[in-house]
Amino acid sequence: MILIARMTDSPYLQVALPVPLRRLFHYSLPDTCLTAPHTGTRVRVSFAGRQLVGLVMGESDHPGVDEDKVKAVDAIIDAIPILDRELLSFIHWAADYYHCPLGEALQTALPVLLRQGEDASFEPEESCRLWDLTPEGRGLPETPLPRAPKQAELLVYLREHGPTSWQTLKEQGFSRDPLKRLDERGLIATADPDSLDHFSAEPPLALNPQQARALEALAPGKFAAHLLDGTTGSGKTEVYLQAIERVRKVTPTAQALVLVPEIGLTPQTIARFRRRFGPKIAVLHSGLTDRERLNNWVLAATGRAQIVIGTRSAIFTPLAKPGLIIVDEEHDLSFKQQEGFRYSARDLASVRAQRLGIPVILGSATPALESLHNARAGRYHHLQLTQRANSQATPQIIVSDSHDVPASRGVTEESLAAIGSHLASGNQVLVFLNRRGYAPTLQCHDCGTQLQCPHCDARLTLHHNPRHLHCHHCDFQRPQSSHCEHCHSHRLVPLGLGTERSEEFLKANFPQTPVLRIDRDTTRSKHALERLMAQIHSGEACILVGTQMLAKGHHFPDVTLAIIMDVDGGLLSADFRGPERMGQLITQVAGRAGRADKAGQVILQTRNREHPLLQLLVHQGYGAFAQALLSERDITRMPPFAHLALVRADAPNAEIPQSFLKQLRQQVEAAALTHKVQLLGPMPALMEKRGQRYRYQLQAKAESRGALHQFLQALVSAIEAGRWQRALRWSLDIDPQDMS
DNA sequence: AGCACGCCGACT
DNA sequence: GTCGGCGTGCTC
Repeated sequence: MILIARMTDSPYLQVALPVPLRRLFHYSLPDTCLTAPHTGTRVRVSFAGRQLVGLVMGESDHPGVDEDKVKAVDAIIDAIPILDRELLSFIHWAADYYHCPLGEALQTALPVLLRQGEDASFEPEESCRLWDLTPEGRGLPETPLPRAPKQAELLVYLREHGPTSWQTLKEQGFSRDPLKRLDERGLIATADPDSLDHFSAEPPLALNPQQARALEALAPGKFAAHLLDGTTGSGKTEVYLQAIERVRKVTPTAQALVLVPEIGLTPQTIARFRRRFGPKIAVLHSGLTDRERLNNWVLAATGRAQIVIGTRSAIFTPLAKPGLIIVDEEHDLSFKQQEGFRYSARDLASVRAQRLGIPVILGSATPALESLHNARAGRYHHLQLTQRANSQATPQIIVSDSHDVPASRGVTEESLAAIGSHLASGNQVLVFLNRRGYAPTLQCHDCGTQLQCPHCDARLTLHHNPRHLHCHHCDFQRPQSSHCEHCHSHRLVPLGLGTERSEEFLKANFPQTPVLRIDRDTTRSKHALERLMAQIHSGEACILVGTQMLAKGHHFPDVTLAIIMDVDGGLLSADFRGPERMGQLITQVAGRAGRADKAGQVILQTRNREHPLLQLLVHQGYGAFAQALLSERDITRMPPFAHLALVRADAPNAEIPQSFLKQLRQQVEAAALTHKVQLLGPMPALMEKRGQRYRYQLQAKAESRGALHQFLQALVSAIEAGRWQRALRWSLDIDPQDMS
């Protein structure tokens, strides 16, 4: 055997580790190792007395620290890098943009099992043969096999989750029996994903001229950002599907990455993609087990998945042959991670597409102001779909004055009458109220004291079923007391209105009609939401009372009346994005009311019926409303006309974050001046005390993104150089979406 | 972040 | 005499 010299003459590896430290660490190669592992390879190393899994980021000649401090790598995990150069440098870019330590960013980007050092098995192991639907199984209706519920459940699971191992199915509570039956009936089979090639694809729908024009604008193989601005029901999904087909026609191996909001990844969505594209789809959402997630990740990385559908973190999926990125409901808040690595998957989608030289489509019926601004500035192609596909009439919007409506009932006379008449015609009614529980608080009739959460600056919400008091901010719970803590009076009255109370009132008024409440409390148990949805889809007349959950994702074909109970909360919110969010909500809810044969109605309950923004939205629609908000943002120099960053700090007492931010501001004042950055604060967060901690923030605003970025670099160095108390927690939020 | 090292109070 | 509280300092 011939000994070859080490291929590299750089003796040190630079390794990124999952620690909140903004630097790489140097390790030497073990003597047994001839060639240095490539960038993107995982290694096992000892670090501060423990074993960590790190990622090789490069080589270097000098360790930058005392050579005797440098340890050798304990083991090289991967034979082949698990992240290719494109993805690695993209994550690097993102970590840099969001000022997040690289090690942490990499950690959020990788599936859990890979973080833990598990084998990145690029071949599905024999032990986990994958079960999947056969073409016959796929051809079954949405609710299959009514006589065999267990088998039906299994079929639906496979439809949603894709090829799954028996191991996982067992974990999900399925037993051997229904699996065997389905196998015998030829509805499912074990298979290697590659062999499931031919199936009968559902044919594409005919496009209307607007859809066709939108599709024409898409040029495969080069970067361009498209804002697909289409009313609910205008057929955005069909454009997505045909856009994918168009890209794959040019490059048959091309993959599409489809990002959807957290609740958008419904069985219906996945089923639709599967019907059109067959089994070669990888799905990545929070409902998967770690093993399923890794399997789907591998399918994407190896190119065996033609389409990858996932929520926020799927933007970091490796793609063998990327061809197109789609972000559905791009305005949705869930694309922004709210802790740790605070990235926006929507914004990163454009960045990744640009780096890859492929098109990106951002779709929404209510685009974010940022996106509309980009479209107006010519950075995005603005593709508009205004025709509803099935020539369904646009719903009628009615503003109803609620200023003298007692909280115990919540709905106005006008709303009540409308509910009655829509139910009488056998239709369904949706009542939207973004507050769960019975009432937002319990108040003493005699002294006016309201029950406060002991840990937060918030009132305790009264719940009736089960009866208790609950803080929705820190999860504190206690039994309902019978008397006032302050004056011991026994006259405690619920104040305000939540979904439970609304449900009670509506049940009392419409005793013949089922009232279904849909909020986090009624959908907590495993299949509760599915059961409720099944009842709704039976089409029987009923009233749906619920929170946010009702407004997103699900489609309710039999709802002809939607009532939004409290429009004012959003319209007059302290967060500058409040009106934008409310406009989006109203438009989205309105889009779900009405059917082909009957125009829907939407009632907006407000105490400010003359509010100019509300009038604008009602009479001229979301486009004009958004335009007005944009002019307002322009005048006040707020996003998207300026760029924001928020330094948040919290600690068990108010002085620590306050003095930290005050000192920090002093330290960076000069840098702010040179970079033309405006500082605001320190100021208390909208809810100053939350979960036993006092929260403060410092806002930085700049007209130029680049200048803000440079300033923040100086700010982060100042924080890192300082010696702050351990009790202090701080974080930096770039392009914050939620100012609280 | 997590884990060592270090220096003061109540237990066998 | 020791076990263990958590303050502070460092991690290739």
